Parts: sequence; structure tokens; C-alpha cells
Amino acid sequence: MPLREIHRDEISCVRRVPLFSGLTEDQQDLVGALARPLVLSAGELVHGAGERSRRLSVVHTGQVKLSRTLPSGHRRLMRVAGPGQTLGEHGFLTGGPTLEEAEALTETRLCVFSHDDLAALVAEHPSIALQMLRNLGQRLAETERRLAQSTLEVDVRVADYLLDQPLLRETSDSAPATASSAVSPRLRLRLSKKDIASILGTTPESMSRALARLTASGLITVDADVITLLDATGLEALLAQD
Amino acid sequence: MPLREIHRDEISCVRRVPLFSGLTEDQQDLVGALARPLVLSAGELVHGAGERSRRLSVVHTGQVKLSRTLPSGHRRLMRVAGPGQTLGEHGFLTGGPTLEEAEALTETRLCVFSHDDLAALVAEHPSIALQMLRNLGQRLAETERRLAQSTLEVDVRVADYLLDQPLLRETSDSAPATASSAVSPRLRLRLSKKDIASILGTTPESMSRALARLTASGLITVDADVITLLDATGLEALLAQD
DNA sequence: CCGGGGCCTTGACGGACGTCAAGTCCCCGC
DNA sequence: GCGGGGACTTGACGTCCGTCAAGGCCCCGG
Repeated sequence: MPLREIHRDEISCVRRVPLFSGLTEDQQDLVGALARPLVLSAGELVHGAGERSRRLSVVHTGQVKLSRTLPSGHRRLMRVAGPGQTLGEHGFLTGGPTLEEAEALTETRLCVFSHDDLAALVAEHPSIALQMLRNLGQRLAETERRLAQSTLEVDVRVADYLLDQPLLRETSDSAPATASSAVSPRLRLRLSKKDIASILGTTPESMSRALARLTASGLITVDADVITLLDATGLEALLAQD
Repeated sequence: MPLREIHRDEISCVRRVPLFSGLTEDQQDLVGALARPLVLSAGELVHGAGERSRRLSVVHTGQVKLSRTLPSGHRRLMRVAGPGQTLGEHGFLTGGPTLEEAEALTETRLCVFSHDDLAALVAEHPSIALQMLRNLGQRLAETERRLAQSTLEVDVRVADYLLDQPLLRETSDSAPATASSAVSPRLRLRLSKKDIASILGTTPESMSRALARLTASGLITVDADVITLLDATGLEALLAQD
């Protein structure tokens, strides 16, 4: 079927996305027919800040960096949207200009919906609005959490960030010597330390020093972008201590 | 009509609220029948943090202080919900426990909806979900803006806060001497400086010094809770500088 | 093979701001 | 009227962290 072939990307994109998870497969296929694919290479912009972009995008593969620029000219990274996540809902909801610049961090495939198409979809399928609500509510809670934490010292914010990261699957190349030997959880930073520093509201220098202090305290070890959590409970204790 | 009399509060509450503005008056009256009134005096809690509150509230009159408590025990004021604004949507959307403590700042009248009733309403009237979406989107944008600003110096955050406040209607008791004499805009702080400091992520002491510096720079004058903006463009320039 | 640029780290320095403390003012209850 | 407590301000002090600078490392292109 040529039509389905042409829209292969869009359909698989729609099927994998929470936003449309309340629909039947047939409905999802119809939605997919409205999506336009967009492929960006690393560094290209989905849209700049302050633009009037008339579209909402769903990330299919890759990652998109969302950053705000203050009147002073300073930029701050707000979040990174990965597969299944959406960007541009503020413009969709308000019709106003974009608040954030959106830049592909890696080669990225997007499914793009025009505001008009999306409005029609939402009107026809209320479950889409509900999913969008859950999504925005989640992001609001997360953003409020970061705001509440913003006055804590850098070490604590870094520790919290590390604890939030997904752990690496441990492929123990050495045979498990004893059944009870606990391996320290490890994780890989998916952003440059410079970008993480921006997310945390600090500088690369302070971030580097914070990691050095956590290492000196025996809480972690750092090997380039791989972090070993030697003492996860110790890291959590940082959050609680005054 | 006794029934309408009994539900007077709920109905007038529903009619004034953006959340239900997409409904006809008849529909709003039906919605009002589901609302339960709740009157709190200053200092009483709508709900504590971490509770499982099964209800979403709309502020009718008064103000409600929403604050988060960090694991360290520090509290931070996140926002103040005034008439027409809602609280408790996170619990409604996720079913999880409350993230914020909600405390009546003044004597406050609320309209309370159970999650079940509200879910039924949303299912029947998609416009409610859309309004909630717009509302959450607005709050998300605002919270992101504050997060991005959180690293700026206190003077700038204070200046930005002042510029965001609604101005007082100038009741010039003295006759307007000349038609061209421009009066400086004035505003009344609707929260204690302590609370404003918490919102801005700083301390009462630093807040007090920031106001003193802005005064010394000739940008404002402070008379208890009334602030006169002597040089609004000078205040805006603070945001852009550096 | 060499040169440049970006990322990261470390050091030195200074300033902004949080903390502690004291003092004033005001309000409210006894 | 008097005492207590909370809001606010001001001062003194210490420190966290942002800035500037230098240097190492790696990658890539000439």
C-alpha cells in the first residue's frame, strides 16, 4: 500500500506517542495522515525564540534542546525533549509567539502538526486534550520542583540531578563472583556538562567543582560522562540536610 | 426559589470562573449544583502537603497561599491563587498526593469539586478541559520564566516583581494642576514582604535591602506597602542590563 | 603534522547574599 | 497599660559561587 508506505514515519510516530495513546489504531492512522515529517540535523532549529510558529511537534527520534533567552541576553536551557515528547504547545494554546528556542541536539525526526489540524483533532478526540493536560501538569509540577530547589547549593542540585537520571544496565563482563556482591549503580550523562550546568542554573566551573566535591566525599566517581553512584543514600541525604 | 437560594454561592462562583466560561448559563447552573462551598478563615488549610485530597477547588473570594516544603524543611511560596483561579489540578490529573500546602491567606470562600464529579463534567463538556489546558499552559510559562530568572540578582527580581503588579487607580485628591503633569504609577503590595521574598527565592533581609537600593537609585519610593514607581523605564532597564 | 576551537578542569579573586543579631514599630490580648 | 510576638529594617560577618584566566585534552580540518 503506497499510502501507508509514504506515511510510515508519521504513523509509527503517532503510535508511539502518549499524546495519542487514547486512540484506536485506526484513529491513530488517520491522525498520522495529518502529520508532516521533519528531519533536522544536529544544531538546526525547529524554531527560534519569539517566532510565530504555527505548529506543534512530536519528537520521533533524537532530542531537542529548549532554551530561553533573558532580556539580558543570558541563555538558559529549560528542558530536553526526547522521543514521544512534544514541543510548541504554548503557541498552540495561546496563539502567541514562541517563548523558547528549539534546537536539535542530535539528528532528529519530528512529526509536525499545524495548529488548525490539531485543533480539529482535539475537538474530535477529547482524549487528546486529556493527555495533553496530564503532560502539561507533569511538566508544571517538575518545573515548580526545580524552582523550589533553585536556591539550594550547587552540590545538592547536582546530586538531585544525578539521582534523577536513568541507570545503565549493568552488563557485568566479569562473572558474578558472589550472589550478594552489590554493584554500584552507574549512569551516563546524556548532555554535556555545560548544558547540565545551564539546566541547573549554574556555570560549568561550579558544576565541575561540585562533581569534584562529591567525588572527594566518596559519594560518586566520575569517568568522563559515566558516573558511578558509590553511595546513593548519601546523595539523598544531601537533599534533606539543611 | 429555595434551591437557587441555597446554591447562590456556588452558582455565582461558577459563573465568574474562566474554567467554566465556555458553558452556557444553564450548563453553568448545573455545574454549580455539583459544587460544594467551603469557607475558611485566615490561616486555615485547604489541604496540607502530601495529603490525598480528592478535590479540586476554585477560589471564589479571598486568596490561597500555595507553598512547597523541601526535604530539608525549607518552605517556599509558589503562588497565590485569587478569585477565579483553581488549585488541586495536579491531584486531579495524576491521582497522586498533593505537592503543595494550601493555606487561606485571608477569609476565603471556595467552590469544591470532587474528582469524580469533575471527571464527569470534563467528559461531558470538552471546553472545560480546553480551559484547564490554557490555564495550565499559562502557569507553566510563568513558572518557567521565574525559573529562568532565578539566577539574576535580587534587585532585578524585585524590580520585575514590582513591574508585574497591578497599579493603583490614581484618585488625585489634589486638583490636576496642569494637564501634562505626569503622576508616577503606584501600587500596593498584596502580600507581606516576607512572603514576596519567599516567592522570589530570597530572604526578607535581602528583599529589604533591595528595596532600599532601588529607593537610593531614585527608581522607587516605599511607604509601607505602597510603592511608587518613579522611573518605570529605569526598572525595566535593570532587567536588560548585563 | 600542525593549528584552532570547544569542552572541561583548576586556581585566584571578589562580590552578592544568606545568616545571625539587635533594635524599632505595631498590633493584640490580658 | 503592659507584655509578647510578628513584621520589618539595619548592621556585621562569612561563604558560596560567578567571573576571569590559564592550561590540558580531544577532535577535526588544512
